[in-house]
Formats: sequence, C-alpha cells, structure tokens
Amino acid sequence: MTPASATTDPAAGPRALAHPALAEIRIEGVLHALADPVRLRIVRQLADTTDHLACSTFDLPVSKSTTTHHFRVLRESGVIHQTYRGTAKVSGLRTEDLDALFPGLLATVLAASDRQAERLAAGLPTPG
Amino acid sequence: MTPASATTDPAAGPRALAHPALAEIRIEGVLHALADPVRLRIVRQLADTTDHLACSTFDLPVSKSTTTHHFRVLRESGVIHQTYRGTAKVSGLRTEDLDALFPGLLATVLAASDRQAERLAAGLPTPG
DNA sequence: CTCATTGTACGAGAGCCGTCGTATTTCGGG
DNA sequence: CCCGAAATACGACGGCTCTCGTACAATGAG
Repeated sequence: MTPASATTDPAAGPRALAHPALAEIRIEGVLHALADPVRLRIVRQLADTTDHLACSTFDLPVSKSTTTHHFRVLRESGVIHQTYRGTAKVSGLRTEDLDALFPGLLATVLAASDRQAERLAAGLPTPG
Repeated sequence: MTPASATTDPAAGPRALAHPALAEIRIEGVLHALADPVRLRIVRQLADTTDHLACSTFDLPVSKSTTTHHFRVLRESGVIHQTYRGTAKVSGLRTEDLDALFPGLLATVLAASDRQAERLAAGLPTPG
C-alpha cells in the first residue's frame, strides 16, 4: 500500500477514478463485461502484457466515446484498474483481485477466447 | 428455420428443438447467457445433478413466459440441451460439448458462482 | 501562454433484453 | 372424447446498452 508512483496517485488527485472493492465485484457483472466482443478484445490485449496500456494504444472498431464507455464498464465491473498518467489513462487487468474472488476464471475465459479465435481463423480464410 | 446444421438428430419427432452445433457456439454468447442471474441460477441447479430436469422443477422468481425465454437463451447459446418428454421438456447441461470447446470454462464459472453465493450468504444474515 | 493530445460529458437514437399476461398448442389420463 | 398439466407464441412495455457526434476539460510540450 505504499504510494510508489508520485505523478498520479489514484486517491490523491482531482481526477480520481472509482473502482469497486473486492466485496462489491459480482460474477454476473464480470461475465456481462466479458460478454461484449469489443470488451473481450480489450481484455485479451491487456492480458498480452504485464504493463498498463493507454486507451489510445487500442485499435478498436468503435469511436472514441464508445471506447470510453467500454473501459468504464470494465472498470466498474471490477475487471480492470485505471489510473491517470498525464493526459493518458492507463489500464491493467485486476488479475490478483479476480483470482482471489474467482480462481481461474479470467485465465479460463482468456484461454477459451484464444481457442475460439484460432478456430475461427482456421475456418474462415480457406472456405474451399 | 435454422440456417446451419445442428447437432439434433433429424428423426427426433415433430417437436424437435434447434440446438447450435459445436462450431456455432460462441464464447460471447455463452458468457452472455451465463451473465443473467436467473439463467445462472438455472445452470447451477442443473449442475447439481446428472439427470435432466423439467422446467417446472425450477423455482424461479419470474413468470412462466420468462422462464421459457431464459431456457431458450441457454439452449440457443449452446449451454443446455433440451428434449421433450411428454408434455414436459427436460433440460441438461452440454457439459461435454462445452468442455471440448472451452476446457474448464463451465466448471470455473460454476465454482465462481458457488463461491460468491457462500460469500454473500455469510455477509447478509448478520447486518448488525 | 498556446497548442496538440487525450480522454470525458452530454445528449441522442436504434436495438436488444427481461418481463409480463393472455391465448394457444401438445400430450397423458380418466 | 374431454380435461388438466406443461410449455409456447405473441404482443406489449420499460429499461438498459451500444453507438455516435460534438463540445469540453486536463495535461504536457514548445
């Protein structure tokens, strides 16, 4: 709980973001958040790295407003954590929190998503 | 009718029900189906037994029409299998199919749901 | 300070979703 | 054959969601 980063502290600046506590995270909300294709894509990209990524680094097929909306749904459901860093807002998966509440859920969903992506990629490009 | 082939046997009878084939099941659809509290409750009850259960054996806080709707969502997303048995319609989880597509997904979600149920049951009855 | 970058707020619209009540269908039993 | 039980079909309604565009706020660089 030691505030390491000096530039942006979640609870210090005026641009603080509301995150649900562990006890407030619901499995229905998490599943609903992961059920959207755009959001699942975001989560998969976040899982590819251990770093926190800015929203602008995501190449999504929706507008900027819609991107904000999806990130908020992910944050308010407890799937991701967001922090301001300058004008950017970096996001990262709440892997530890989710694993503490629902062990293996995130990994299993990610594995299922990867599996489906491979399955669809193998079936679509060669229809003949 | 259904555009693509299904896993249902062709000579099942006049009241045959359309089920998605393995290749048609999508992780987004499964997650969306499981994200509803009523449907998750149905799935949890189905997981408690190996038998197939009639819709009337479920004690749900919704009307009969809504119950039919939820069972259809579960069936069309590939989560459950339904068959007519007289006037009743029995349902069972497509455990093997789901495990073949998304290994461990169903079990992990069910475990997460059980965990949350215990957590909420332990916190609510003693508010003061 | 000025400006470009980044993301938010707000309002709006289209569509889906969960819910219901009522009428209808299908089947087994008397 | 007629009736009751089980479930569906259909229409409807309210609410939420996904989407967008435009206007606005916050921050770092020059």
